[in-house]
Formats: sequence, C-alpha cells, structure tokens
Amino acid sequence: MTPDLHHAVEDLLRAAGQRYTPKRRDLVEILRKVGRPAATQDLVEGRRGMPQSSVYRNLAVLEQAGAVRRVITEEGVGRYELAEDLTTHHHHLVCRSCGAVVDVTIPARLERTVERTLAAAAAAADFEGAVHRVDLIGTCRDCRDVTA
Amino acid sequence: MTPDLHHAVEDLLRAAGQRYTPKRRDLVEILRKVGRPAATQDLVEGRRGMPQSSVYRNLAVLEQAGAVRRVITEEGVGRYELAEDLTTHHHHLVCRSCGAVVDVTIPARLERTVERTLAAAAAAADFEGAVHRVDLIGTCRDCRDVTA
DNA sequence: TGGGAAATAGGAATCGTTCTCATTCTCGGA
DNA sequence: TCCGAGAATGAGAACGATTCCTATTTCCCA
Repeated sequence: MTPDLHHAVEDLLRAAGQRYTPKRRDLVEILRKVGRPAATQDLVEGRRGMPQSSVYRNLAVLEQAGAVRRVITEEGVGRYELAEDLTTHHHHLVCRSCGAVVDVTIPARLERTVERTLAAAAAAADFEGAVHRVDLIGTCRDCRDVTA
Repeated sequence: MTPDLHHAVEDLLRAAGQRYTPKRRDLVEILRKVGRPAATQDLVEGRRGMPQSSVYRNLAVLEQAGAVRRVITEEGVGRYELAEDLTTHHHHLVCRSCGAVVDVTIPARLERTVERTLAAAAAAADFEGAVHRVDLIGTCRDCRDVTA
C-alpha cells in the first residue's frame, strides 16, 4: 500500500547513501500502520519479531536520512514516527501516566503565528535551524478511569 | 536569598506531607542559581557533592510536591527546573547537539491564543488537565562553530 | 529524653540503548 | 554467471542513567 510513501523513503535513503532494505521497509510500514509515535519496544516485539539491534540500527539510519523522527515523551522510552515531510505537520497529546501519544493538528493560521514568533525567539538566542515542538501533557481517559 | 522561594517550596512539601530538609533546600537553591534546566548529573557532581541516590530521591519528592519539573530533552539525561508556579511560564530552546537549554518567553497574547487552542484540542481528545509544552529544537552557536 | 517514623548514603540491580563482531547478503564488475 | 568488497544483519556484551534495597542516621514530638 501507499507506494508513494515507500518511494519517498527510498529516495531519502538513497540520497543519504543507504539502501532501502526489507527490514527498513518493515519498520516504515509498521510506523505507517500505527499512525502515531510507536515505542521502540513495540517495534522489537512486533509480530515480525525483529532483533532489537536491527530495530535500533535501522531507526537510526532512517532518522539520519530524514524518514523518521524520534519523539521525546515523559516516559523513559523512545518513540518514533514518520517524518513530517512524509505526513503532515502536527503535534502530540501525551498522557503523563501511560505515555500514550495521540496526534493533533492546530489551525494553520495559529500555526503560522507560532512559527513566526518562535523563529524570532530562536534567532534572538542565536539558535539555528530551529523547529518547534508543541505538545500537550495531560491524562488520557483510560488512565483517569483507573485512578478513579 | 529569596526566602519567598524557600517558603513556597516548604509549603508545597508540607502540603504533600514531606519535610523541607537541608538536602532538598540545597537542590532548590542550586536550581534557582542555575536559572535553567539542570542535568541530574550536574546536581550530583555539584560542589556540594550530594550522593546520587539522594539527588534522585529528593528530586522525585520535590517533583511530586509540585516544586520542580522534569524537562525532557533530546539527550538521554534528565533535567530539572523549578516549577512554573515558583517562577514564570516559559518555554525552552534546546540544542539538538549538546542538549543545552535556554529559557524563553513568548508574548502573552500569543501565549493565550495557543493555550486556548490547545485546551480545545485536548478536550476533543478527552485528555484532562493538559498543560502545553512549546519548545524549540535547534543548534546553538557553540555547536555550530565546532561543526564549521 | 526516648521511641518511632522519615531521610540519608552507598551500592546493587534494572532497563533502555549502544556497541562489537562474526556471519550473511547485495550489488556492480569481470 | 561468478566474485569480491562493502553493507546489513543478529546475538549478545557493554554502557549509562535511573531506580531499588538496606543499614544507619537524623528529626520530630510525646
């Protein structure tokens, strides 16, 4: 499915002097199916059963090629998602209890305003190539129910 | 200095059924002096030379009491800063290379707009008690110079 | 002043991630 | 088609930040 995605990733990898191997294709496919940041552990334990060394190594390659992005959450575990170039610019809702992540988008108009303001702030602090990260930390329904 | 800060922290701890011990005071004082998110390691190695078990334990207590906040960065290490209730609402500029963090604030007007929009998004996804996190990831001058 | 709960210090244990290396695969050239 | 060099893989060791365990010390207050 979505051959465009895989073509795009292949191009990215090739540009980085890397091959688009079956393992890498598997990872990309899983991330596409999941549709939101997936924990590294989930990828290791996925039905495909990929060795963790391969998961970590290939995610690093894909990240360097700009195909995936590492998402930082409150939990101690790493999560990865497809790069925004391959999907759409978005933000995250992170559950502070279970670490679950949901993608959200905000109005383009506000997005632009934020973008412009933050770019100015970055320039003032002499930071280069800054991208913004807007996340929401809260408690998801499931975790709320458990506590209650 | 700033007895108000320590009083506030003491109140927070007491409300949480905890004591404001010298160690905890030291940590708060260091965080105040640093003025930006400090890596756990820095606190361990600080001139006071606090055992790491004490650093971690007390930071956890302080965090639970709402006196400090854990900041997530791209690096694998934890950073802590005084809670916003004790300082002011702000955001971070994070260097993707060295992990350095600089505090920044954005115009109150934009802040409110972002706050309102994100609150709506959180409600739509059924997330409760959401706070936003707006960070900028870039490369600081020092790291840029090294690469160049 | 004494008893008991909380805090501390040191180190062991844990866990996600990175590294190492021997083996396997892949691709381009002969 | 076959070969050889470089790339990728897989298994496990190594690493580092954090958490956990436990004996000892400190603090509160009766």
